[in-house]
Formats: sequence, C-alpha cells, structure tokens
Amino acid sequence: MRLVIARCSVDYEGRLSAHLPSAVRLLMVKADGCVAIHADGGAYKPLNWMNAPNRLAEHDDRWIVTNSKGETLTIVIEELIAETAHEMGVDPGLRKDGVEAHLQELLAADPTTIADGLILVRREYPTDIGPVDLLCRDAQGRAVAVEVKRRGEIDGVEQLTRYLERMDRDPKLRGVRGIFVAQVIKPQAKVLAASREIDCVEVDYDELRGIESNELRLF
Amino acid sequence: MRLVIARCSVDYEGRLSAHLPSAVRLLMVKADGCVAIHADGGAYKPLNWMNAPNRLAEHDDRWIVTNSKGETLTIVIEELIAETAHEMGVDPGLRKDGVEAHLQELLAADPTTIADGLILVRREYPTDIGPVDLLCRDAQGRAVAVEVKRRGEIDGVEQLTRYLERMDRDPKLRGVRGIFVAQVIKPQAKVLAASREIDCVEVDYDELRGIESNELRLF
DNA sequence: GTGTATATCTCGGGG
DNA sequence: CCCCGAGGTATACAC
Repeated sequence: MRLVIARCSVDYEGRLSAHLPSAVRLLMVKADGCVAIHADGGAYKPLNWMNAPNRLAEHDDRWIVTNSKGETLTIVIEELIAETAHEMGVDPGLRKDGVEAHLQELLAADPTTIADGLILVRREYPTDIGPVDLLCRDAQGRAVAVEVKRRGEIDGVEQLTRYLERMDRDPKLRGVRGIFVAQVIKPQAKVLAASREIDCVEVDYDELRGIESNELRLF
Repeated sequence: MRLVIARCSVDYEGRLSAHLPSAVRLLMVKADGCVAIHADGGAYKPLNWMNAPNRLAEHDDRWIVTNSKGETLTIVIEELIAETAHEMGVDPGLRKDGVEAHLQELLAADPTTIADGLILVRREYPTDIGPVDLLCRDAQGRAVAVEVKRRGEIDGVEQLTRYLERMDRDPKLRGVRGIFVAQVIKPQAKVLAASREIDCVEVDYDELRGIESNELRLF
C-alpha cells in the first residue's frame, strides 16, 4: 500500500462530474491498483476514488487514472508532502456474525419459531423477479412466503408484496400468504404490511441461537 | 490525520459481530476522530471502522473505540510498524454535477419536455410517506405525479406507486396519473410500470441542458 | 454479462 | 432524534 500526502486538486468525469479544489489530502493506492483520495474527516468514505481494475498513469505533476468504462480521475499534484509504501500481504478477511443470512438459516432450521405448524418447503425459492427467502406450508397446507430482514422497513414489505403478486399466479401456490419477519419492524412497515394482509413477526436473534444450542444439547 | 501501519487483530461488536485475524494493516484516524482499518485491497471500503463521534482509549497493546450506541471496536496492536501524522485543515469539499437534483431542476423548468401540455404545480410535493419529485397538471387539468431518476429501475416504480396510492385518496388529486422519467429505464422497470398504468419517459440530460441554453439565448 | 438483494451501507435534508 | 431518499453506492450471488 502506497500512501501519499499531497496538496492536490482532483477532477472526476464518469457517471457524473465532480471537482475538488486544491487542499492537502491523503492519496491511497492499494495493491490491487485502486486509488482513493481522503480528506481529514467525513467517515471512511473517500472524497473521490477509482476502483480496480484501472490504469494509473503518473505524469510530472498529475496522476491520470482511467478504467474500461471510460471514467477518468485526474489528480493534479501541486505539492508532494510525504510518501511511504508498505507491504501488507493478502488479508485473511473479515468474519461476520449476525447478518441476514444467519437469521434466515436459524429460521429455516425451525420455521415454527415464526408461526406454529409451519413446515419449510425451501429456502431462496425462485420467482421470475427474484428469490423468496423462505417458502413454507402452514398446518392447512397453504403456501406461506416469508421475507426475512434484520430490520423491517417499508422496502421489505414492498419486496414481499411483489413476490406474493407473482406467486399467487402459480396454481400450486394460489392463495399464498405472506409473513414479514425481522428483529425489529418499524411502525410504518407494520402499517403497510397490515394494509396488504401481510403478517409481521418480530424475532430475537440471540434467543433463536439459544434455542438452537438447546436442541443441539439434546443429542 | 494519523496513519499507523501495524500488525493487528480486530473485533467489532455492535450492529453485528465481526472479527479480523492478525495481519498487517493501515489504521487511519481522522481529525474528527473516526477510525478505519484498511487492508491492501478491496476497493475503498475499510475492513472495519468506527465513525465519529466516538471515544478512543489507547492502552498498552490495544485501542478500544466506543460510541454512544454501545458499539465497540477493539484493535489489538501486535506489532507497530510505522506511524505518521499530518495536518490537513478543513477540506473545501466536493462539487458535483449531473446528479438527480439537476435533472429534476431541468425538468421542472419545462415539464413539456416530459409530456405536451404539462404544467408544474410544485417540486417535492409532500405526501405523508415522502415527497413526490414533481406534481403537475396535464392539459385536461388532471393531476400528474412525476418521479425522476438518473437510472430507471424497479425501486423507482415502487416508489412512484406508493405515492400514487396515497395521492389518489386526496379529493383534490383523485385520478392522479404517474409518469416515470429517467435517462435510461430498464426493461423490467418498464414492464412493472406498464402493469400499473404508469407512463415511462426517457430523457437526455445533455439535450435538456441544450434546450435550456437555447431558451436563454432567446432573451 | 445482467438482475436482484444486502449493507455496521454512507451521506444529506427535513420535520 | 427519526424518517426518507440518493449514491460514481459497493458487494455478493444467482441465472
């Protein structure tokens, strides 16, 4: 990783046009070739950047970074203040726990935690406009589409509504009902869901993990 | 801005749990206190981070960053390789051109570029679930809700549909029709719009700017 | 490659 | 503070 502190001005031309007036900034060039220009504030997002793959041409007073999509990042270096480089090697990467996929796994392992009598048909059931998180059948044999979110907001209800619209046209799924499951569901999402006859269920992630552990202990 | 190269391992506990095994990485601490941990690849996004405002406590072998939401970032420094700091001052910030707001301005200035006879009532017309980009009346006096996007995708059609649903309940707007305007509209978005009787209009940003220039020249 | 959904999204604006 | 919407969203994954 190469780190350059420089007074510079920057122009980006591509999906939009953007200009940065002259100031002292950090230029970061990673091993994969991506370039980022950071100010001394404003969270982790750089002011401007060019992702890999790209081509970096260094001229006397400017760097010109281009990619195959016709985007151009021009960095005019007015004053070079410092420059360092470090070998870091390949990063072992981030291990995450608690994202939607894990919640979905736990619910798929025991759909009765969503509603009594639910039986899993399959996860990621494909429709022609995208996959439904869980397709189940209830005790009466009626199809149930379950949309899982970490946080339940309006978008999730819209998503489930689109799926229900499609699935209801399939004779095997006709009369399908929807359940919206999340750790927390916002009031507006509940209102919208209610107006579309979609049930809302809030679940506790830690509790689900606890239940899972208990079941494992039985063996 | 403080830049530290160090062999470290990292744990984040908050909205989810995340762990980074030991490796050499860049630790970036900005003037506003935000902390980011970068590997030597993977676009501009850091592996782990904590935004400002937060509290950074430096112990012998570890940094502990906490915020008021109860999130914790623990960085165990196993080997300090390099450390630098630079004053950068306040950044003048980014000037953008070509974003949705500009497209909306151009269309508001002359709604007939969307459809003949359209007259603007107001921009950002408020409904109880959010603002509609443009509220117009057509030649017959019928209300027209216009949703503007740079790129027309399914989400935009959903958004306009929600607004139309709400607006149609208002006696003054009853019978409102929807127009989805973008520089490019994806086929699936067109299909969804058609199924909801929403018109689609594709416009050219440069051409709109050209028309604007021409009109200015008339004066 | 397109299409779809997720994200510790980030960021900004308005109430 | 929350809610809402835009983003050069980026990123992963399925088709």
